[in-house]
Amino acid sequence: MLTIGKLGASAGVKVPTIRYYEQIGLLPEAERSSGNQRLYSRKAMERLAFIRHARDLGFTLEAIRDLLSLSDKPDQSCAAADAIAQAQLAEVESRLARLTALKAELQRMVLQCAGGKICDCRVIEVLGDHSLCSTDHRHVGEVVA
Amino acid sequence: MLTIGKLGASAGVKVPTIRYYEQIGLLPEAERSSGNQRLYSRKAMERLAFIRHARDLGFTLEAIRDLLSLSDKPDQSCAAADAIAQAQLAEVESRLARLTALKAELQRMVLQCAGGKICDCRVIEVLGDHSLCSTDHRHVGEVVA
DNA sequence: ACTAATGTCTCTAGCAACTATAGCTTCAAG
DNA sequence: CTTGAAGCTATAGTTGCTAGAGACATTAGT
Repeated sequence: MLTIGKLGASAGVKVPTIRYYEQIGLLPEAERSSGNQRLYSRKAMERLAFIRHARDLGFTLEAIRDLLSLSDKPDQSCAAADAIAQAQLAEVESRLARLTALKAELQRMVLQCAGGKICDCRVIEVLGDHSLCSTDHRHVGEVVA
Repeated sequence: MLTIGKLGASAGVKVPTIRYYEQIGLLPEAERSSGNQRLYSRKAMERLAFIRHARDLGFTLEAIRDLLSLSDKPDQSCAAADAIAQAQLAEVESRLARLTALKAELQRMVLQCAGGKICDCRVIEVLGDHSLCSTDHRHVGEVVA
């Protein structure tokens, strides 16, 4: 059995994050030692590693909650899990497209800055006037940030 | 002079967001009508459009705050504005690289799903075992999301 | 056995950048 | 003149944590 600190170290998750996951019901309530400290089994570690890995891949905690409950029912079809992964892939692809457009616009902006005074600065000017842009990147930043 | 609703419509910003920007000091306190409603000049509209555009490009409100204060001082060097834009470009490029790695991993995962039962599902399996991954995408999702 | 240094506990509050709700007042159109 | 839309304030919620305070537990060194 591992203490919360060891568990966190071995899964690469910070201690408060583990407690947070327990609080929101993503991890089951841990056993406690005689001194009221949390103790974790290997199974708990695997579950945490799963969460960690899915977070690394950009899945939301809600999606992970669904994936976990699916992984607890090995006999069901994996269509649902596949759908979640496909949705995540689509999300990532959409962000990629948006970010690529942003990158082009930012590059244009930065390249045009001749290093003079603010009043001549293309960075400021472009920000103030969307029509100076080459691509249509409206409503993009919020999705990307 | 525009009401807050007209201003929002013309700049593509929701009304509560405008009030929020005022609250955090990104927009100056608006004039008020006799009935205590906010009224905006064209100048305010330009400022809001600037903010909107910078948000679209992914700048944080803090960066925008800096850019706005720079744009109010037309005689200074634009080095600072350029630096902010360059930093944003670097951030976008870094996110692009991470997202590209994520996309590859997700594609691999989804492609391997043969559509059977959960217990055979590669999606679930890969999530549970990082060593099945081809790329090193650790600590990536959090930055991208 | 004692002490000091960690580690852990609970609880609360904070971060970005909004969004939503409630309950009220004001304005514009018919 | 009335009604419905738009505006007002204030508060709380969202996501996924992170930071802090103050108290108890455990472990390492002497």
